[in-house]
Amino acid sequence: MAKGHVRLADVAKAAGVSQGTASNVFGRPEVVREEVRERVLATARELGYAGPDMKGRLLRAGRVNAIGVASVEPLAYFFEDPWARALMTKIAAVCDATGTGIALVSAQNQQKLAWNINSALVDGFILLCVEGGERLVELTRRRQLPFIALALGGADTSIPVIGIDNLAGAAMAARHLADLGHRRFAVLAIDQFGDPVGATAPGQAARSLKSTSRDRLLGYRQALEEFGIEPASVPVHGTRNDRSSVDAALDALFAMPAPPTAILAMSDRIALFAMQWLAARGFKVPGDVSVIGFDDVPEAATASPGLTTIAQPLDEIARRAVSAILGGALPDAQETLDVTLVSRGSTAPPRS
Amino acid sequence: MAKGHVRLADVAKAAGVSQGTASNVFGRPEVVREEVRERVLATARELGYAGPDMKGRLLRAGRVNAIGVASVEPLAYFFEDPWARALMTKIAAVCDATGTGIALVSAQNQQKLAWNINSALVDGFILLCVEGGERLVELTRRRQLPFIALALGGADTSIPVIGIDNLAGAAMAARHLADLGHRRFAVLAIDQFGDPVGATAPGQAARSLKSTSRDRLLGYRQALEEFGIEPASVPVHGTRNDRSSVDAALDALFAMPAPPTAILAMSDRIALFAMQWLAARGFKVPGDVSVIGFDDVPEAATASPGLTTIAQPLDEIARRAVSAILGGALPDAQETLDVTLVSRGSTAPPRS
DNA sequence: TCTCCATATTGAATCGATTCAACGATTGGG
DNA sequence: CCCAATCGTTGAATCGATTCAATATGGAGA
Repeated sequence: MAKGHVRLADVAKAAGVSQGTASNVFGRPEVVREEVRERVLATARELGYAGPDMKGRLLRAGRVNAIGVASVEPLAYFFEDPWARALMTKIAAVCDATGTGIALVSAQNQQKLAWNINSALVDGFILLCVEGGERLVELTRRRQLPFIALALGGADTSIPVIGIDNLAGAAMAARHLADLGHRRFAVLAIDQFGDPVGATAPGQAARSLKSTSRDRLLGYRQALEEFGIEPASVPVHGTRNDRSSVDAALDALFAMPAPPTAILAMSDRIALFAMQWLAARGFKVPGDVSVIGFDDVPEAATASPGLTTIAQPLDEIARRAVSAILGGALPDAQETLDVTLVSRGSTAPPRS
Repeated sequence: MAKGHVRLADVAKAAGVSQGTASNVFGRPEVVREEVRERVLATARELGYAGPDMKGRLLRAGRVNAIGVASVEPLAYFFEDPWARALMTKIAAVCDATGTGIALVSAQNQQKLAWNINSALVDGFILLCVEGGERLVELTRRRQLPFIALALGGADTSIPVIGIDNLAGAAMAARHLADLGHRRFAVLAIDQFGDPVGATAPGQAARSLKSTSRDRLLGYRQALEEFGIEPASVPVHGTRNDRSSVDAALDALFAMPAPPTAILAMSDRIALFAMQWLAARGFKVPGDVSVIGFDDVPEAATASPGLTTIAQPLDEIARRAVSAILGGALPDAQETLDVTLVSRGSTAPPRS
């Protein structure tokens, strides 16, 4: 007690019972006689015992009851990026329901990342935005805890992944617009990892580092070809998923002689920036230009007009990811979930 | 090793060194001879040892290197509410810099809350939105870890709190509008905890449960009185900080014979909803109606027009809160930080 | 050759709890 | 009145690492 810190053993001794009994008083009250229980609790209160310390308990139990969500982006990413937020909201809901804690893991530099991954007190990891983050996967694997990657499209099939069918989703988006009658398209791509921002040569884009981007682009092209539209005739502009690069892309696009009537954006974030750019320039959406996004983040529904987009089954993704970690039942291979088209106000037939 | 789990002790035995040395190989490599170090590392690799397990390490070390952020709201709150997000972003940045982890703590019901608070593996807690959450404070205090409450205005001075000067901030907001020439005001209040939503009698509002709301209201009134405006003449509408209740309040306000020319919103969220309502009804902001918010969330800057608001020093709040927990140097009493007026496009002199 | 010192390694204690086989006390039945 | 079953309690082992006083080793200086 001189330690300033009261341990279970102190309480046990003071109450004149064994440590085992004291432990039972807190962990399995029903097994100890009421009289003794009362006495121990009274002693505990008297001594100012704060209850069993998790550090000891967990060492014994082996499980922490928390999952780590890791990303190569800075920690703030979890609270700023719409997709990450939407996903975290769902994950949070699942965790809430199962009484599981969430620990956020990230780092500014590679060295700290390693340390943070290794020192996180969790039962497993969910990895976000893992493209180009081979190192994150590698570090996590070394930790030898269950983990599952989200939105990874890498070739390494030894990594458990829950992904979505980017190709089919993108095709769905393009087909939707082509069905409406559009023939002049432009693609606003996501390219975060060093690919040149700006107009991209057809061949180059297909070699994009990020398989998410690549698949979506392939999907767009595949669907457009069904309508006889040459891939080479569809300009693809890389963006950094931020306002300035989207603005730059649109500046270039609408300086062309025959600007597009339909914009295929690889993320809702890009699509929303694009809609703002268009509104500021006096273009009507969907009257002059139709815009379709990807992800279906909450903002897509509240924007005006509402953004037509491809919805990811975030609920399902979150549920599967969390239960995979908690249940230890990692999917054998890569799981791919289906996406759906959500039609809102941002798409319509082109001005005839 | 039959356990399927390799421990440090196993590695030590296999490498033919003492456990102490093996521990040093990982924790303080410089202290062990290179030759031995190599051998131990090789053995570790061979056995598939994943590195020192945090559970053991932390038991010994006593500190977890993570802080818990707790709230009575559901977990999703951290990712949805603009103020919470803005704050979390700052906290995340501070934690990033110091290599500290973040654990989110919340719960659907009181019972789970207790369990989650008690079982969170953290060195201390930051409590969010603690008004009305006496139970959260009580639970946290029982845990006997350092904690600090944010945005609490309760009377209990034994609770360490970092707060802001709501009264001065509100006064600043009202004075700003009055200086511009406005004389017809309305207040959109935050009242989440059971206070009647809708028009509020003057006396009743002052008795609001939430001291944040109360102080802001007091501040508004105090400043307006300096300009000879009767508190009783300023309608106060409670809202639930969501769109529908804000819409309802505005419906009522603008059905009055002489609607306000200036709106004092107790949060940016409310203010932004109000601006959307006004835009939808054809009112020009700031031409017809001026709007001022409170908090200065990121959205305030990107809205159009930009929202004039009272900025909380979130950086400072986050920095102090985190270092208070980590350094164990809790402020003696309640700390109150100053706020500043950020003038953007949503306020202007009234139409003459 | 012997002493002294610096450096590397060992072994045991420790952190704070849980668990479980074994033991002691009651109670009911025969 | 004895035996068995029941229930509560004990004591020691365990979880996986870190730490530190004590010891072993090797080299330099006298």
